Amino acid sequence: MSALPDSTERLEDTGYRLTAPRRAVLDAISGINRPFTIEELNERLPNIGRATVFRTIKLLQELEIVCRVPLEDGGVRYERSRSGAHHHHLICSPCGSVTEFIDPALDAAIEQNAASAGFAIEGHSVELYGRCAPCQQAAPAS
Amino acid sequence: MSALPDSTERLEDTGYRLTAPRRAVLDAISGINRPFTIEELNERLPNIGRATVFRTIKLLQELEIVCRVPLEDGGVRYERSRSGAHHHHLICSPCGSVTEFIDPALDAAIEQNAASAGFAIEGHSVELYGRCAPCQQAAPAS
DNA sequence: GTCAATACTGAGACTCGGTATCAGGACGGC
DNA sequence: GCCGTCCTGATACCGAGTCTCAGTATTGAC
Repeated sequence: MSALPDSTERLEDTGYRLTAPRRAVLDAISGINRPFTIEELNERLPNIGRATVFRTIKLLQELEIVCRVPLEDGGVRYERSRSGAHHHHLICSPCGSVTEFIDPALDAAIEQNAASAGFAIEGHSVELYGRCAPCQQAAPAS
Repeated sequence: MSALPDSTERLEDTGYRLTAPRRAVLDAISGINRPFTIEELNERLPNIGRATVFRTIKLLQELEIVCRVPLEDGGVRYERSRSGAHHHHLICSPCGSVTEFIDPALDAAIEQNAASAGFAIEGHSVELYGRCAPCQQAAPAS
């Protein structure tokens, strides 16, 4: 898979230029099938400046092409957003895999909590940490 | 309010020494009624080493006396934990205030999502961002 | 086609939050 | 009082991310 066709469109449609470095970052992202750090991306793209990689990822986050995944230990990974829209994460501590999920009931419960506190909600983040099914099979009891 | 009596007990009960620097950090925390950064704490405690402040806050996090509050922009604040137990946060972007809340229904919804994905959940974090009631009154429409 | 305005880039310095190291000091048990 | 352990402060270090700035690419106008 190369450079996510609709991502490149989304870039141009929003008035940003589709430059060679940006295309290279998109290509690299589409070639990684797990959450990555900026440093990993940098290693894969030795000809592109670190600042440019950071800038591009920030841009892709705004366009919801990439999403930021906060880890339990305070670290951060990034991931190509599959659903695009608002979603939550299941983060596996042993293997680092990230699964997106959407749950309107969960969102409703969140809205309701905010409302009953008189809080005008503008955004929220929900991250679940634990072990994915394959990791549980690999090491059943902890 | 000085040095949170039950906090000092909790420290000693778990085998940690209640030293002068630790007491000073606890005192400082009890004197701040809003989320704080380590740097703020450092300014209030010029006689205590930066590393010691970090170490003490880390310790207090483990004892659930203090909790880490991740902000929307990726920054971090710390806050004296009121409920002690597991809870979530309502974080006001304009004023920075943090309100804790507990909602078993929300936790249940989270558990259920994890279960249906075959995910063994070990922890989760839920942060709501928006504007608290006083901030809404101060600037009604955004 | 070329020109000017603007967007983008890369290098590198810098900031900020946090950790590691290490020598010295304070406790606590005996 | 002595010894082992825990704790401390100074300082160096680290990783993630931002800022700056001069140079380059792209685009739109003519």
